[in-house]
Amino acid sequence: MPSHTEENYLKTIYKLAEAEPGQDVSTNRIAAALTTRAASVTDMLRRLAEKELLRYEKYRGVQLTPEGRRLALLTVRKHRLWEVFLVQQLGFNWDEVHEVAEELEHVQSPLLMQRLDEFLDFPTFDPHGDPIPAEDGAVRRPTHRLLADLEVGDRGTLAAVKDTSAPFPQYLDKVGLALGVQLKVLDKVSFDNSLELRVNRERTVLISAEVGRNLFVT
Amino acid sequence: MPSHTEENYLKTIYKLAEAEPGQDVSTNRIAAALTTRAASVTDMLRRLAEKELLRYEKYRGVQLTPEGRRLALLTVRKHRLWEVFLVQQLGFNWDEVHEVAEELEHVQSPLLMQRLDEFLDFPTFDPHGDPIPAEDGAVRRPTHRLLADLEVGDRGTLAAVKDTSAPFPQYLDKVGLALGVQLKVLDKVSFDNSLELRVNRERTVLISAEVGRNLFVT
DNA sequence: AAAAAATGCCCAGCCACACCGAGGAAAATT
DNA sequence: AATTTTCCTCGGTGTGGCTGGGCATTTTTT
Ligand SMILES: [Mn+2]
Ligand SMILES: [Mn+2]
Ligand SMILES: [Mn+2]
Ligand SMILES: [Mn+2]
Repeated sequence: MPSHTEENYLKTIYKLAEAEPGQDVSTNRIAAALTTRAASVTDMLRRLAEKELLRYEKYRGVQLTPEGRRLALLTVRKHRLWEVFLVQQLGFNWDEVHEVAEELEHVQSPLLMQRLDEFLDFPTFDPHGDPIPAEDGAVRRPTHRLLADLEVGDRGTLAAVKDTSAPFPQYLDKVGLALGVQLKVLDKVSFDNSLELRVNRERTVLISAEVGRNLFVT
Repeated sequence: MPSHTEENYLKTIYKLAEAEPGQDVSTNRIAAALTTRAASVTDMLRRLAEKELLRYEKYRGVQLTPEGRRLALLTVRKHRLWEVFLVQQLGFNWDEVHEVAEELEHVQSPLLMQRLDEFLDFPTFDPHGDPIPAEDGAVRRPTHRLLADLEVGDRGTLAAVKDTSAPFPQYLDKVGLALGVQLKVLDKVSFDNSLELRVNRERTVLISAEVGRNLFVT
């Protein structure tokens, strides 16, 4: 059984590797992501390599083994299934669930997750629009595009959010954006790439390029 | 935040104190309940006393402080609420839930437990018939009587089980007993106090005095 | 009251986990 | 080749939890 901390490391490494498939996952990036020091990371990497959960060539970054990848995906799966439960069943807001899921994801019980999955009717995306890995580790690559990449006249449905730290979802609420709304790009201001959007054919919203780079549409 | 182990100790001490209100909770009883050694218990008792979660007079046993009691009851509450969830919502058998609840009880989120409580419609007893402490720590004393204490001719409804370790509930299933069945004592064999019961006015079951001492009826 | 038995404390130590600063080695950049 | 950046190594800290063996205390027996 991996410890909570080990699972958190594996998950973080998986996500960093995923985010930029080319680059190798470096000690400092992991340290930054987990707000700890490089020395602590090196330490943990040695232990995880010892347990064969990753390959660690010094100065060369790190790569999950199949088993390490399996554990990382399992943790992500649990995290996201719990998030769905919290939002759909317990009425949490989508910006309140992360912390709690961060704890629930460490509960060890395959049967529990199987039953929860069934109870939720086998969801494939979490409340933030992120895909829920299947039990066998398969991840449905969402067909999302960055909102910032759309051209004037393009339409789409808001499907996922990149930055899920609390302030951002709150900002979205405030400007009247939520997952599932229909969007059409009315204008793209050339000098700063900010976007003028029609929302649900009703309202108009202006967002910065920065925001556009944190939203996905289908 | 108390650690998992600390919470388990507090819970165990609370239950031992509850079980026999007169006697003091001794080091060895705690050690036995947690399958660890007396020396380890002494160690933990010192630490819990340090944190003011219990009073510890050496050679004199141990007593929870109000704060320690609060934490113990909170843990019991969480444990039992999760058990209700597992059985009622996820379709677990009542003899499968204990292990998982033993982990879930350590998740720290008052909001979560509040929402879960509401979601379950404020249950007051868990699937084993044990009372769920209220948020303020109030415990409804169940009006149960020991099945073994009934007289010939008495009737009741099976309401709770004392020994919830796996084999016992499985035995109950096998002989056709479950929480909620109607019972009538047909006969009480005087030489070994075994009981002949009518179940739901249909079947007849013979149980030992030992079993009778592990079942509660209302 | 004394002796014997049971109980429980104390000590010293062990191990796992997680973290860190400082300094020097390696790699990337110029 | 020199400089800057990255990151590994080393030694060390603190916490949490567990243990065996010896001794102290309490309880029971006589
Ligand atoms: Mn976590
Ligand atoms: Mn999420
Ligand atoms: Mn527990
Ligand atoms: Mn129970």
